[in-house]
Amino acid sequence: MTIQETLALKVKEAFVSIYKVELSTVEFQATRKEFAGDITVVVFPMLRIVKGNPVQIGENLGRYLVDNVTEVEAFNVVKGFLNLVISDTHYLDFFQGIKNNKKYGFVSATVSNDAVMVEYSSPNTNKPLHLGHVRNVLLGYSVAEIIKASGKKVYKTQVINDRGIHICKSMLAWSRFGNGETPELTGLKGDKLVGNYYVKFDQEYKKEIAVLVSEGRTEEEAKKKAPLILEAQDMLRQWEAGEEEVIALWKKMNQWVYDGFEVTYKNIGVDFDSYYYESNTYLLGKDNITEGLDNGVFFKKEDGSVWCDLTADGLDEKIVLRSDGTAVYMTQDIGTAIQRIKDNPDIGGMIYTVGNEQDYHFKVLFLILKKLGYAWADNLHHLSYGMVDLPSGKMKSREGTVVDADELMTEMVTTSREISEELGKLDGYSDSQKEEVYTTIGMGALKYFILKVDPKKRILFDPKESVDFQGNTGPFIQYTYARIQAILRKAEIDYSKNVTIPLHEKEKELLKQVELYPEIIQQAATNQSPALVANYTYDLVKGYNSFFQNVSIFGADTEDEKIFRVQLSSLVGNIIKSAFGLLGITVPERM
RNA sequence: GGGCUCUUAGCUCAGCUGGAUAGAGCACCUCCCUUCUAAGGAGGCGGUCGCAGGUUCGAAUCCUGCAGGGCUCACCA
Repeated sequence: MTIQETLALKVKEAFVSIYKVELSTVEFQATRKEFAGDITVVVFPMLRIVKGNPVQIGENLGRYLVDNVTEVEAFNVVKGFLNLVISDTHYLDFFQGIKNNKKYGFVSATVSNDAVMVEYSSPNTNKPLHLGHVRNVLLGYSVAEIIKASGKKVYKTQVINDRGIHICKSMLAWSRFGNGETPELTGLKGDKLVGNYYVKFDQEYKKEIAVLVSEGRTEEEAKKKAPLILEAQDMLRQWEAGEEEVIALWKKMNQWVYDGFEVTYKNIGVDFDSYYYESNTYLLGKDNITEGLDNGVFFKKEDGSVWCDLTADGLDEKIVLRSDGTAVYMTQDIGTAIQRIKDNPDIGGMIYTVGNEQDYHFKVLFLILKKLGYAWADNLHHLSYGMVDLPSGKMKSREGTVVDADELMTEMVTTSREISEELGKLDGYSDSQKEEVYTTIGMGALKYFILKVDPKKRILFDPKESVDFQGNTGPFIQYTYARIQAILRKAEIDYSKNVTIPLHEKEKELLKQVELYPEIIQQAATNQSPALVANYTYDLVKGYNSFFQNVSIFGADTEDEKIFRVQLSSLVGNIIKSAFGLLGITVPERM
């Protein structure tokens, strides 16, 4: 039981004892620095239950708590705030209970049917991953890790958009304008090679349009009649018909892309438990539509198209099956969701990491699944995030104004290398060891920069200036960790020894922050917010640095003080490592 | 036009279910490296929390309206 839970119980007890009424909740907050005390009970909400002077009520409660709770040493009341001074003994006991627990704050998963599936990335196989994917992948991976830490089983998955007209465009361009280039022959990453041909298609397509327009066609007409687009459409038909040559080309080029993606994922540091390919799932969902028709969830229009009427829920009518009986995007997503539960029956909920331009789509999807009567439909979440904008404006892949994921990562590592070499703290490390540290720092800067921001806000990303190494940044936190490791290397102490010392103000502050960690994980899991973990870690590090500068470790007055301070440093180090692990950020031993 | 969403210091962002004088970093100005890593610490400057109402003991936070930005309203995915 945490100190807050104990206090809440005792405050309620006090209310029964003094005022003979039940109190449903007690509101706490950290005591502001300018007042004496550690934890503050807010008295104002209690005025709804008991009439009276808040100061008087605070005084009564304070006296009761001092008399009945050993941890409460003293109190003072300012306006409606009851400030409680918590004893050193409580913090020392708490510290000794967790100091060597590397999984502090984590809840181990129990066998249950509330596993969560987290989907992220969802790339197309016609172009390389870019900055937008980076935000997506970091968010999804991090949320998956956080939920895992909160005590649930997690399945990480991605849906790969491996079919459709856009895939045919790069396939067509490759066979038409290429000379049989392969990743092996060119040394290009497969996804880059295929992406180049996607761009090539667009260039040639535009030329054809220009020609048609000069011949007097309208722009719109030209777009539909250009030979290349007709050919691409024809290729899609052949693909759907299972035409051997087309399928072989499709398989070959997609494999190039997958190999390229895997390299990028590995460099980012994310992984997946399963893969869903749209070529396998695009026909799913039709049966579910039929069922829904029988149940009256859907209705059929005269032309044979099937719709879901959501006007009663404040939304529109939504098509779920075309008049020719073929599936639309929504149909697929309905089918895929149901399929996933069949594949893993212990799933009790799903999280879709998809950009906020699809807010409406997921609102509708979840509502339809609910209407279809699935119990798990109540636990579907759209982890919606804002676009990543560049100073030059929006990223458009066809116009080449994207920040490529691989290039971005290389650039980050280069920057960290330049800064690190200037500081020259890695003397004695081999070149490969140094490179590893530069990568850790560069990637840490990038990941932290993106994850510390509330997902739903858009990010303006300036590759030149955005990523910093000072202040609220990944490297700043990594730096603190590295410094702690230096202390641990030099300290020769007994980590198991429990010492009792009078706590320094900074030590107490730090322990108060440490106490919050388990709650932060739970909150971050329910809110699906890596930003919460990131900003908590930053606060903890600020607290530690303040301690570090103001409290001497190796020059401590007594051996017990030194032991305690080294142990405390070690614990903070463990929490930094663990919290950064939740963000997918690794931490260096030296930097 | 309808729906959703964002707006907090010059810049980038915190601010949990309403609570004390709205917090950090960057930038700018002062200090602190013969002690554990100065990618650090201590302090200063800087705010009508987009605007206007409302709810109440109390609003950056909740409600309504307005302004500005973004997204979305396809038999595309």
